[in-house]
Amino acid sequence: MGFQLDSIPHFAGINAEGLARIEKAAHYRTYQAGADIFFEDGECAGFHVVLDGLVRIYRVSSEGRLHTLSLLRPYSTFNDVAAVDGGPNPYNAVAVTSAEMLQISHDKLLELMASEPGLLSNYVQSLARVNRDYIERLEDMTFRSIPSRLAKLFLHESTYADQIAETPTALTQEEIASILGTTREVVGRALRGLLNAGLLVRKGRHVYIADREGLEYLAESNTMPMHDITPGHPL
Amino acid sequence: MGFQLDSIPHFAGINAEGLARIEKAAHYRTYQAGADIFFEDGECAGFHVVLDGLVRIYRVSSEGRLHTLSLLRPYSTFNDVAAVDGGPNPYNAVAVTSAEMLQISHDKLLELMASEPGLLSNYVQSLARVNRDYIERLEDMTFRSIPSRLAKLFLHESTYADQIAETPTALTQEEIASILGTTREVVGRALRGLLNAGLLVRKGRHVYIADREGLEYLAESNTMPMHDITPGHPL
DNA sequence: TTCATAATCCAACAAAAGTACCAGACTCTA
DNA sequence: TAGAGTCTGGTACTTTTGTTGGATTATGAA
Repeated sequence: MGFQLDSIPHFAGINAEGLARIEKAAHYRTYQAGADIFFEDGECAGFHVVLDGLVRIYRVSSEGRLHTLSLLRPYSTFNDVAAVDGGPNPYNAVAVTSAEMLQISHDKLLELMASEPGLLSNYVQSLARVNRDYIERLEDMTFRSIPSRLAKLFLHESTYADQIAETPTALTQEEIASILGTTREVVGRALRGLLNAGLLVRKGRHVYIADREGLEYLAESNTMPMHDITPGHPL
Repeated sequence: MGFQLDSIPHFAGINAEGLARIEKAAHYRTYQAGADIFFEDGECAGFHVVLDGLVRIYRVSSEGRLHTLSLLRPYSTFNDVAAVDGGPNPYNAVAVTSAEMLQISHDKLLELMASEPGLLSNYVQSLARVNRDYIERLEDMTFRSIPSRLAKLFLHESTYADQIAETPTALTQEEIASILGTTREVVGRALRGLLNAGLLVRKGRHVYIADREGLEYLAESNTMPMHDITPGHPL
């Protein structure tokens, strides 16, 4: 195995013996690009660790719109919740690129937890962290306009797409839309707005941050920063 | 103490000795109606259990709009997340009515968890449950229109306001608005819409469900059910 | 009862987001 | 290098939500 199990927060501080048990309980799985890993409401798929590749966690609305909850790269974990309570998976997971995974079933996970108290308390901390993220996301959806969410995405990709692989500039508008929970056209509009306001600049095919403070203001307040038009500026 | 500690899921299955330790670690607190319990971003306020009264968990937008995450009555718990990771509180809490609380500090909670593995595993299950709820709420905010969210509120108060005290009909429009993450006027409009569509009926001051299936359809699909206008109906 | 406060109703307007559509530009493969 | 497919830019339109303001109706305390 080309990586250290205990580099994953869930398994931190666990002794060699425990790690060996974990490794024995885990299944190694590979997925082709585009392959489904599991479906929402499907039977509990257990605990997953991304070893290689990119994984999309998402849900789909009744109208067919796709909401990307996160894009995960190594060594993120997912489906912690179902893995621990044994209930149906709370979301869909798909391999965006070809990917390798470690998977531990609900039953084995409970066994491991019973014998490894360290694992249990790591798990609590991890769930708490995920929980905070969801509260944050929830407030973003309730309170923030789309330009504001977009600004936030540029400022810290991580909040929206934890452990994201590419920089935001490399994401397609479609991809951004599915992260922000809206449609491509709206993202395009918002993007133009930020460019016009001088918060972003386009260089060739890519977009860069031009005014970090302006973006922060927008992300905070939901309103475009007033451009103090440096009065009497030469040129 | 006029109630059983182990009627709280977190403390279920813990022996008398453990319960005694928990009771000793807990502080008993009372709040007047309207009194703040703790603030978001404030120093970790620890684990809370509602013993009596009604508690509002909420966040406030930069524009001052209020989002009620939940309304809790006995014997709900809150601030589980901060209590376990010791970080800042993720939301505000206020006593809606006069209320009694049990509170356990972060440090004491960790001590208890170390000595009571049962508590630790209960805690994991509880966090997982809360997590599922947040994912659900997140999708409601991303995908559902306000009439649809309103329909869902009428169908199962519990999803929106877990352990809510009153029936939805007893909530004011202002209160509903803060639960759905919108404004009072919009709720009023949506309410009228549901009345006109015959999904709800008004009897005196209160509103009742008239067409549960219609509400379910609306909650699912985001579109008003077509009223099959019973053709040639006498009268 | 009477007053003050809270809750509601309703209409008109403004702003934001969703939808539809089409034309270019780029990218990859055949 | 031709063509298919994807991505982007942009317009026009619809719907939904947010906002404002004024009038009406409870509710509860004095």
